Amino acid sequence: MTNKTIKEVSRPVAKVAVAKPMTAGKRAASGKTRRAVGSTPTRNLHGHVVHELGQRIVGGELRPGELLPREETLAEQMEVSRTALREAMKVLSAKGLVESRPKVGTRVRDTRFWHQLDADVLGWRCALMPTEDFVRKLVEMREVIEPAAAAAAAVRCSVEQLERLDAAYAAMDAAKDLDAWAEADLAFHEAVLNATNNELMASLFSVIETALGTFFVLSARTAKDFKYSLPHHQKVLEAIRRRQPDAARRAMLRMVDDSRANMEKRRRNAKA
Amino acid sequence: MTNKTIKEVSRPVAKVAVAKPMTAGKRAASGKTRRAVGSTPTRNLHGHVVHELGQRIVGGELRPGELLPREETLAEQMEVSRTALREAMKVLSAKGLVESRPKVGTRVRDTRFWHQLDADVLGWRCALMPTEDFVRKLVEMREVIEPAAAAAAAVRCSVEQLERLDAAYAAMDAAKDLDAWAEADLAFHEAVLNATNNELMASLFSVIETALGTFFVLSARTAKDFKYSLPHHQKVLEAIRRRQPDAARRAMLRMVDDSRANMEKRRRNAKA
DNA sequence: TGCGACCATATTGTAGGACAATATGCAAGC
DNA sequence: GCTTGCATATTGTCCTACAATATGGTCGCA
Repeated sequence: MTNKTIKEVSRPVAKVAVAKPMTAGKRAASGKTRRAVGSTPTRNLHGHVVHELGQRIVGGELRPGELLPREETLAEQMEVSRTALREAMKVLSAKGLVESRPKVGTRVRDTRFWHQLDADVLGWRCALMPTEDFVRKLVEMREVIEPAAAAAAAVRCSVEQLERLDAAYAAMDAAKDLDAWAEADLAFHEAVLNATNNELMASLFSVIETALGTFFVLSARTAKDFKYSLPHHQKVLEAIRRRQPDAARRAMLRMVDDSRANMEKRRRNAKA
Repeated sequence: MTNKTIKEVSRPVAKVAVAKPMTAGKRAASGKTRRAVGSTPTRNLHGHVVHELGQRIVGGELRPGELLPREETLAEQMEVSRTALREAMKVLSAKGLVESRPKVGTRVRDTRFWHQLDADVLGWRCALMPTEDFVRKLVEMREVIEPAAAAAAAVRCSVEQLERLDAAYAAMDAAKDLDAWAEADLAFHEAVLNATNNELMASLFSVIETALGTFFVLSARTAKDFKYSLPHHQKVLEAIRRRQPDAARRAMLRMVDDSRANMEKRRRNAKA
């Protein structure tokens, strides 16, 4: 049978290369090394399929309401077995992106059903260049979440959690390049969320992470003064240490607003 | 030791025949009619497995770090094929609850990796009686999210969105029993989140829904004055209509705080 | 002619068996 | 004692077959 030969040859190829037969030559493995918190490591085959289809859906190539090809042909196009495809579909379904029903097929769900806070979904939205509108929404989330988290942390954080905050701050202070600073910055904001002792709050880190990551990307060119927000962080840290929730809230709000203003200025410059 | 419990609880119905594995037709109608936003309808077989295992993990029966039986035996215990079990595993994995690796097996992940904002995970946490601590966290989330959402809605909501708010309020006003009121109440709070025009904010409805649902359960016995918070809702609605973000924020905060106080009082009464 | 019931059919859902890939832990060799 | 390599257990992937299900058209009936 031709099936056999096809299978034997195509298997190793599909893993490494991007030689998709008919699908638009989408770059699957974009150079992104940074991984979001709960994101799929894309090590497995079906992980790749999840990534590929998820990105196409969130990216708008596959529109809500659209009916996907049936599993058999879609599996052929992706060069995986129907089994692997179905496992990927279950994941996408769990993220609210698609809905499968017997006889009718699998269709892309309306955006209001998408799990927008899912780390993968957030990541896919930033796959290319995030839209101005999306950045605005991310910042709005930060303005809501982080000041409240800082206040809660000031009230309830433990000694260990304060130590982690200290460590993150020290790492930011000691950072020699943008990469090191970005890592420490993320750790700091994660530590604040964790210090609330509310795991629901902490789960919003996926949003913060995406927002900060976007900010780093947008501000990559002016990397010389990347430490400009260190004083803001210090104020937050000190307020938490002194158990002053209101001061912590205000300091954090100033930090977020400052970062937003900075980004907007930068965007205007880029346009001009 | 866990093996035994896994087997006995699972799918009591499907024990009938060995030759006809497909006896899982009914058993879908568990008293719950209301379904959470993105929750799995549990119509499929693997949906059942997801529900079953997810509940056991979140419920603490299967502890973080614990190694699950290998797929083949687990599939036997659940009386499904390995295929179906694996599809369920992929979903649980997407929710951050488990992690599978070749040769080592599938183990329950630490709680910090769980997607706590996932509608299913939230639901499973409330499967029995939610702990006092969990209720506290839910209320804290409401205090952070809803006032901010109300303020944003006052700034940006469209005419259609305001109409939906009006409709929800009217339905609350007209509600004759607790069920009707609960439904309208949910619709109101969802409308507020949608009126922010920020889908990230709107995705937090799963949390609000869980919090309100818990509140309804806890306050079921004093159902006579279930409309006591109508004036609060009216104030929020009017503030949004008049485009007064600060007033909307304050009104919403009062509503949440009032509902918390109410619940705490009730809890004290129940204890005494 | 209008309408409801029924059946053909296309698609997903489930099962089961086979083999490949992978990481662990032990054993052998230096 | 340390490293290296192999045996092995478990997940990962593929394949095939069939059952369940919902759609849409067709047939029967009033």
